[in-house]
Amino acid sequence: MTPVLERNTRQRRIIRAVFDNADRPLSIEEVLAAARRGRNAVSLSTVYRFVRSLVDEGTLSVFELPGQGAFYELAGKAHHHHFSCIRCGRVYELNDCVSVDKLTLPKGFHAVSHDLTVAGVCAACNAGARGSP
Amino acid sequence: MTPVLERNTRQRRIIRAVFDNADRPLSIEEVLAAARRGRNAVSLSTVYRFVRSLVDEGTLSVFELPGQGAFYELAGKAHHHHFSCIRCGRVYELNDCVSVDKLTLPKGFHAVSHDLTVAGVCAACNAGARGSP
DNA sequence: ATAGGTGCAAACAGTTTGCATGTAT
DNA sequence: ATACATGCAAACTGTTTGCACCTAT
Repeated sequence: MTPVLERNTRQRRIIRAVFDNADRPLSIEEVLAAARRGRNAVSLSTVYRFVRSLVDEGTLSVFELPGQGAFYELAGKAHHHHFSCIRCGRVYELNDCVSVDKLTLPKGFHAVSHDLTVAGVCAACNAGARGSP
Repeated sequence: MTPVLERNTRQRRIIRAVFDNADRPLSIEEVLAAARRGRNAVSLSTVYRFVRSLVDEGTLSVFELPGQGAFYELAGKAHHHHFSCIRCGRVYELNDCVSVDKLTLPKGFHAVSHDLTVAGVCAACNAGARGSP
């Protein structure tokens, strides 16, 4: 059941802040890790639960990357796609939406949406020799 | 360890036949279901194991669809993308590869590969009123 | 005071693995 | 005869859920 009144708890403040400060989509583990930095952290189930409710209320949007699970970002942005760094695992937004519309589907098929993910090496990994996130 | 000599068992014949007769990529569950039709079926772990070894030896290729897990198809085809039917859940190949190359990446980013999935309603579902696979 | 939220541990689904048994060679 | 494959059940991973306790309102 959706609560009548939402509460502003320490954990929720932390999680909201994580997304407000993020410049890229985050996985649950990344949210958890970012939250942990503030000491007196947040439990894994709370992250799952609150992130899900933010998605349900429309504050966040989710997408899944092939083999990498779900990522979350602030909702309301224009249609865009994602870049996944094969070196550090971070995911970034691409503001360019290639017009995939010209794609020809077999007869009788009707497209509703499309998802594009580009994989490669991100700027940070290309520059520094630093390997992990 | 990779065996010195591979054996031609009943189960392996069945699983190979499933892929030879398939006209679209299959999930593990679909392979299992197709194999079951032949009575005296194949166990789930055998499907996982043998499919994996077919991938390792290069006979099959795998890809993962966002939120739908892994799909397997005969390897060696030209670069292509996939269509996922939101009604029946079946996945199809698209032979058309949109030139995504023109996509502009942020400075310092380097693309290695891209994945495109189109979701929509397939011909079978558009035609008949039949709902499931 | 009380509805709502949190944390833990148990439950789950999907996938992998160890081991005793079965079988193609 | 023996190495290899199978099936089952147990282990694992990622995610969800039930419940007793805690806390913002």
